Amino acid sequence: MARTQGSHSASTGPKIRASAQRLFAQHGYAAVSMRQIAAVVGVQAGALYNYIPDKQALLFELMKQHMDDLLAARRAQKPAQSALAALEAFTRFHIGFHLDRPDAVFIAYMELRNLSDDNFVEIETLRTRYEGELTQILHDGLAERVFDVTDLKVATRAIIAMLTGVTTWYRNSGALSRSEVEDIYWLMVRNAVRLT
Amino acid sequence: MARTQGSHSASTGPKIRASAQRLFAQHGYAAVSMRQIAAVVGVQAGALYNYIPDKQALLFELMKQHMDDLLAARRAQKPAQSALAALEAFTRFHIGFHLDRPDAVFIAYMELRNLSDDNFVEIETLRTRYEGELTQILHDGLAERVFDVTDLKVATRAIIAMLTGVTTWYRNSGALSRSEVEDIYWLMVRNAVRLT
DNA sequence: GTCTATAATTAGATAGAC
DNA sequence: GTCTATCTAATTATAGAC
Repeated sequence: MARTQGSHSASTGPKIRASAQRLFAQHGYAAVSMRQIAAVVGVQAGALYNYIPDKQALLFELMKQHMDDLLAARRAQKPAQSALAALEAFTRFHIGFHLDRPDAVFIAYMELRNLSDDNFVEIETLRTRYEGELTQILHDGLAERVFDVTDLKVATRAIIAMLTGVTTWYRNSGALSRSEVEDIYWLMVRNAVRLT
Repeated sequence: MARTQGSHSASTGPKIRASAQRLFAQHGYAAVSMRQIAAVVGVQAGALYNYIPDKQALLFELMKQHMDDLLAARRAQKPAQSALAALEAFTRFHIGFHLDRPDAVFIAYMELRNLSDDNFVEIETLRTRYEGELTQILHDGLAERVFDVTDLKVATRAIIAMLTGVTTWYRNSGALSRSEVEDIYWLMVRNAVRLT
């Protein structure tokens, strides 16, 4: 089972993505060099190009994977029995998923402008699809006459912005547990849209 | 009133800040070069250094000015007669102020990590001071028994994230007028925190 | 105050040895 | 698959002429 000296192909690929994700989130895509990534991985810069065609593809791959994970995790949830239950499930899911992946979330929101045109369209399509999940819930709640929402799209964006904002301040080491945070946000979301 | 050839000192300084603000918002601080800024201003790159010591100072100046403007505009508002009225005034003020300055807002939220440590502390202090304005309103509303808020700080951040999110999608050319947008957000904010 | 020219460094990406 | 070496281009910032 001798291994070629300096060859670590099984681990290098994932390491590149993990290191790039960390560095992009910390310093920003444009501010991170291929040499920096290589240094964290533990290889020379040239070796990166055995795994990725260029820097742009690396960014796209990270964002694509994140959006695919998000949509897959959302689909894995069991259907709710009412619009109110669905909204609660969505709220708790969104907070939990995003708090689990602070780096990926940061990149997904901050580096959209650094995607090539084609890549941007693809990511934006996935993002819109995810937004649609919440819009559908609000739509159902209107039909059930349990929600009071002036504009479905605006409400969707307002709620998602509010929930995603949790990633900018929440720390696991802080005073609040995750479920406490979920409870607080859920109360606000519920009241924000519920028919009174 | 002869003017030195190639000298435009009265206009170059403001032009540099305006051009940098536009470019930083579009492409990101790290992705924009001094030559790009100079090209938009209409001078050579070296001329920029008559006005700013370095690129970092340019970013800081833009963010500092934005935060100073924000706090000054907020202070210029007349006091409200109740916590509910104060919350409505804050909501409409925040939306209007941010929609007026999409580039400055984008930079203020996206480029925090590109500030030097000292500069970051200074901007963060101003941001926290602004947040405190909303926290105070929520605090007063609790005392008046018109608000129901589990955690003042979390509610503050949730509301600000929701409101600031308007800048990511609102366009003047869109279907909704500004006051319609303000109305929609105000309804959601009010319901989110009001005692029921 | 702006220009041209340049110093010093760094960038993304590739070629070829092993 | 990784390394060393390198190409080409771009970067921030400065020096000195005008």
